[in-house]
Amino acid sequence: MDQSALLSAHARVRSSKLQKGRDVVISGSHNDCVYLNHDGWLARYKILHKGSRQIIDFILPGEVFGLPACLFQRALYSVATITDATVSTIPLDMIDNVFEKDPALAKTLFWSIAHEAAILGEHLIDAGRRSAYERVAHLLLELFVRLKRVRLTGERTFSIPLTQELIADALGLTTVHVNRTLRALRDDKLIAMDGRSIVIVDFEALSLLSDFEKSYLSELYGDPAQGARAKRSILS
Amino acid sequence: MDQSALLSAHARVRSSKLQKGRDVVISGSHNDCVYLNHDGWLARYKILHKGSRQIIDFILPGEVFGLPACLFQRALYSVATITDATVSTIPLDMIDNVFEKDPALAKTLFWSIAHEAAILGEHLIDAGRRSAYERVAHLLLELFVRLKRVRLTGERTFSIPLTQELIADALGLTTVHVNRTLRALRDDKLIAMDGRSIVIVDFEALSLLSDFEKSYLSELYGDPAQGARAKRSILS
DNA sequence: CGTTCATTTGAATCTAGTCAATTCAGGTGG
DNA sequence: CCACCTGAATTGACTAGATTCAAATGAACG
Repeated sequence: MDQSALLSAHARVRSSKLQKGRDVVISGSHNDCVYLNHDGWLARYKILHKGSRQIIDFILPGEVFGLPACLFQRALYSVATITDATVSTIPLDMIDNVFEKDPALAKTLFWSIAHEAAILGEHLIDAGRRSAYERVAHLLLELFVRLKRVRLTGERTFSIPLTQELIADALGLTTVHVNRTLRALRDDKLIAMDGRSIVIVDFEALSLLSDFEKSYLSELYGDPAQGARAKRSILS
Repeated sequence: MDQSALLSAHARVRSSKLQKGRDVVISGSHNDCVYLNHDGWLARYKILHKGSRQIIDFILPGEVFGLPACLFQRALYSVATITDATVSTIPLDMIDNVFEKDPALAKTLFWSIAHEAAILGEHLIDAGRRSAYERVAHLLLELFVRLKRVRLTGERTFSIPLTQELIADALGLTTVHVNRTLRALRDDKLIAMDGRSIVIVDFEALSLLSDFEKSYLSELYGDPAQGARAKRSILS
């Protein structure tokens, strides 16, 4: 996401610190702000009538959220903090006028949704056509690559603040089965774990078995963030 | 979708008739056109290495497709016709410039993706947290409502050109199980079927059991198509 | 009328869920 | 410093929903 377009274009930005476990967007209520998550983790989710929860996606440090909620009269999903987080709030009234008045902002919002839709598509494949083993592998790789882009990983290691219950709700599994699956991945020497830090032991094998292709996480055409990344990698 | 913005803004529109079973967008290759589907059904899908297929969504008459594919260097998913279809092709070079040069078109494209992301989210919940019975119910209601908006249904009846295999691939099930599930829905007097035409016998019950809320299919804020629908309903 | 593709049904199997108990880690208060 | 509490992780035994395999029926088409 091109954060500069968001932040600079609008003076009325508020920043605030949030504790973990707080709802930021509430499903069913109206929402007219987008948010920039600086340093925490959040989850976008929905609860069904029988009580089960589906997590639509995780929102990592540096990512924008709350946009889809702005587009509907009532937000379809809730967004809650998983960890403490500092979040900037950007009022976005009259979204309908953004296209005429602020093309740069419009472009940023556009790529933000496009990016999100791509991730959703892959999550749908997770739940629809991958086994538990494949799903967990795929999720770990996705998180690893997304975190790597914002320099929050080691070479092969990273740490996630997710409970097995959160992973289960993101993948359409149960806690118990996620636990067993993680154990299987460890036994097979594809990953290693120590508490909540994870080592990708065999990236190649994990990619193959879970049909992971990171192109859906990047390769966006004309994405302003692309340029930023390109520049960065030239410099470093 | 606001088709007029798409069609009028660009002179170089080609219309063509396609037979069923043809790929229009091919996963992995570059794509720089958006398409307007006039009268057929299409499916956006991906094949995994083990051979299984996940259908991401169906593209109904009047809907736009191929946009997400434009945004990536290589299309993430393929799109194929399920029935014969007439399709308009709209070249979309320099998508990066659209925001400055053609705000109306940009707005249309934006709502198109937003709409699609909302549907994807609901499909994710289908596959992740609904039973087979709930999934099939939910899909039928979704298709019914989407078709109703373009006046392609009766009061409670509609017809779909989908094989049970296509339904299975969209919902993350097997053909056999879709068959049994449809039977169960009939036995429970929630739907009726005659060949490929379907009667929604008990809309209310189906909605409740599958957590169907049609708001994700409409209620878009500032969606140009909203205005069009409103106008239409005033006239009729 | 035979071919092909889709639907339907039965039987056996398996993946993932359910239920329940135990262990573990972090945080609290005495 | 230790007993206690709580939430998360683990593990086992059993169940159930969905898949797999296989075969029969039906419908559309040349």
